[in-house]
Amino acid sequence: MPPRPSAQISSRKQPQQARSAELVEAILDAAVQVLAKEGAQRFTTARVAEKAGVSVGSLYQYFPNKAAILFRLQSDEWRQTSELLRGILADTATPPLERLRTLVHAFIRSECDEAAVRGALDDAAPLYRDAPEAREAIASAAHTMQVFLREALPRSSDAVRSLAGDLITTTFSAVGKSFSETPRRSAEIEAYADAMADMFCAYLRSIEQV
Amino acid sequence: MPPRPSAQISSRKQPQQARSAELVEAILDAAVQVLAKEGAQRFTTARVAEKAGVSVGSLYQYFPNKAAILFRLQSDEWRQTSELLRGILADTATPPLERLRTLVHAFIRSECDEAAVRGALDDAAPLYRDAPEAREAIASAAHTMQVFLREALPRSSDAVRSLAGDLITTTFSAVGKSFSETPRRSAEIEAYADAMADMFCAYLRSIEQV
DNA sequence: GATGAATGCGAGCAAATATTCGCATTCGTC
DNA sequence: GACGAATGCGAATATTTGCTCGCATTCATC
Repeated sequence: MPPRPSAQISSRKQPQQARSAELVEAILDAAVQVLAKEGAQRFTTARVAEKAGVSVGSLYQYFPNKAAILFRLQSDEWRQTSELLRGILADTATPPLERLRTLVHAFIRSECDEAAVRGALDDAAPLYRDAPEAREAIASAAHTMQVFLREALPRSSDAVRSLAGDLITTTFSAVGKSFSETPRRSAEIEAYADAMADMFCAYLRSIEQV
Repeated sequence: MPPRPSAQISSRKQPQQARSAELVEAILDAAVQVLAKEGAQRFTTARVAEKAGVSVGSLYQYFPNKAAILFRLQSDEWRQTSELLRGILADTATPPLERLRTLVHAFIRSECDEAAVRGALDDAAPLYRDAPEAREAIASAAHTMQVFLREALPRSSDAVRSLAGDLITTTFSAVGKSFSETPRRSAEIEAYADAMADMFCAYLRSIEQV
């Protein structure tokens, strides 16, 4: 049972031989499967180890506790999303608002693929979200958004841009979360993403001159 | 430990004498306190009973399981929010978009008061959200929003209004959730609510003619 | 093939936890 | 004050859980 409310997250030991690196991979793969199939509630180190075909003891040689596995999964996903964000927003060849629309579509779609894992990971968030390492990814995303907004809203003040960026980022991830909770049809998803893009665009246009 | 993934939620027995009605009240009060102070993770029937100055056995006479307590709290909150929504949106004396702005402010503010309880309740959502009774409240909110949008977007098709309503409702509750996770200053809250209202208004204006 | 380090194992421990059940107490009613 | 029903109790039970530790196996190097 969780002896401490907040646990250390950092790795216990780095795999040095090939077999142990494979073992870590196997654990992470298994973790995703357990999360998707059993949900956050039934995500246990024993189940992960069994699914990975590995003993609990081995698992604990590379992850200091259960939260570390979850944090690692979330971390990988953040990195992935972060790259998506940067990749799309930095393409200065296309007009800003069009980029934003593309981003919304890409983000929502990626949130809907693997919805089961994302949803379960969100459910488990209380276990790992207090980790200090978590702030970094968020700050990075905020920065990317600010760079984009300096281009999209050249006449606005920093204060306005900061608020707008915060609002968009929050809406983004929050709505994404609620999307991974309920499964939707592909057509619904596209329509929804379009509506969301419309909303962001209308908002940015409306504060363009401020 | 949770023997079944999904549990029954409906009440086990109705209090008939005055003392038992008080007991139920004491339990609910204690539940709120435990949730706010200890968080979802440490929310246990034993702790609630102790805080309420009541034995576990008594607790289980009026609530069939732990989830039922949480569901009851969430239920009460939904009813409250639902009334807020209806109360503000139904006031046909003020212009629609102004009402929407008022609503955003009221909602965000209420989400920030008692942020601790709301946040913990969201964390515990996996325990009770699968209850069939939960759908009802959501459907009711969606309906209220549709009635409002028929007035705000008289020229739009039902399909457009339905999508817009869904988007606004989802954004609303999703952003509300993320607001109850991180504490914010009062000034921040107001600025944020204004920005959010701006966004909704800009969006509705942009699709006014469709 | 010998040696030490890295790796792997899994039974077992120490909590927590949700819920039950037999018994004690109090209520309303006569 | 007596009776049954409603209410209240909390020790005890049955699980589940995160995690450790002593020992076995495999590796890399000579």
